[in-house]
Amino acid sequence: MFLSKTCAYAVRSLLLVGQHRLEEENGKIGLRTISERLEIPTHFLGKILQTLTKHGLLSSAKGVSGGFYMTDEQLRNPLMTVVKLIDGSDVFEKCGIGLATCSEQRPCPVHYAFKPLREKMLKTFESETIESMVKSLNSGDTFLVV
Amino acid sequence: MFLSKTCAYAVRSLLLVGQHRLEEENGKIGLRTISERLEIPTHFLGKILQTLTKHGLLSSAKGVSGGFYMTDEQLRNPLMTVVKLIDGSDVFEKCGIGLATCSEQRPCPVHYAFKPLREKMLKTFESETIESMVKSLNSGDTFLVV
DNA sequence: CCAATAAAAGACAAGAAGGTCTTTTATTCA
DNA sequence: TGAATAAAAGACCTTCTTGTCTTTTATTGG
Repeated sequence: MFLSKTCAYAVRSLLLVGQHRLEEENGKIGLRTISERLEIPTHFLGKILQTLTKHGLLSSAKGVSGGFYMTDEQLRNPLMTVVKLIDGSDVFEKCGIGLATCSEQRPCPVHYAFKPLREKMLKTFESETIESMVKSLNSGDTFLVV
Repeated sequence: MFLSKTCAYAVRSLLLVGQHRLEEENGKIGLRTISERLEIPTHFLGKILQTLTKHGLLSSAKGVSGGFYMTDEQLRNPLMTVVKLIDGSDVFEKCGIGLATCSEQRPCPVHYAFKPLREKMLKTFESETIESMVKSLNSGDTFLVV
């Protein structure tokens, strides 16, 4: 995968919460439910969702009838935002074979081959949003759970 | 990076050995020299080169005037062979968000967005060979060391 | 207003990746 | 032929990612 396990968990969770929102207005969904539906270790997922919430990609409410939910604005976040938050920007910026000196002026042997790949990746990650993916889920074109 | 640190070390080493071969016919290069020129921890690199040698991507000779070298055939290996050996094929095959059930018939929400990315990656990794990259090094178009 | 609920937070443990050090094996050439 | 050389091999350590468990804090509805 391009993404770490943690990041994949984050994306899947945002998709599930996003999907839940479009189903029932203002409906919140709890940590346990998410972890069970997505088969992700509960407590580990807790931390990930904490991170997402702390950085504004997800909303949460404590206490009775609390849980996680997303605003319209949050639904419009591109995949990029999640990846940069969880995995960082190394995959988009760092030299493909780890050379500190690699640059446009002094490219490494994989530089030019990797460049279009990176650009395509960047474009994809910026154009795909939680919302666009949730729509493909709701239209039955794609699937998140069994 | 798409590649693990270990894999990047492997690629850089193959490039250096390949370059060395084109410079002086049948010239071998020692582990210590490689690790110093590429600034890679010596003993760690030793294991990586062992793996490459054991799987036929690199040749070695023990004893006095021994070292690592590459045959013409080895020079023609594509990047793909190295990546598959060291990192495995997950990046080319596994679902982008880690769904075991994801397939062409039952795609996940990132499936179609990632597909062209993967295909481009595959093509790139298969067409770039050690030899083609060594040539770009020798022509001064790209750089491996400071 | 308090008991139940659910997220936040923190400590800790397992596993994988990356890195170090020492010993063994094979080779050469003086 | 044996001393020097260099890769192979193995034991071990460190760091990072992933995963588990417990305690704390905030909220709400009866």
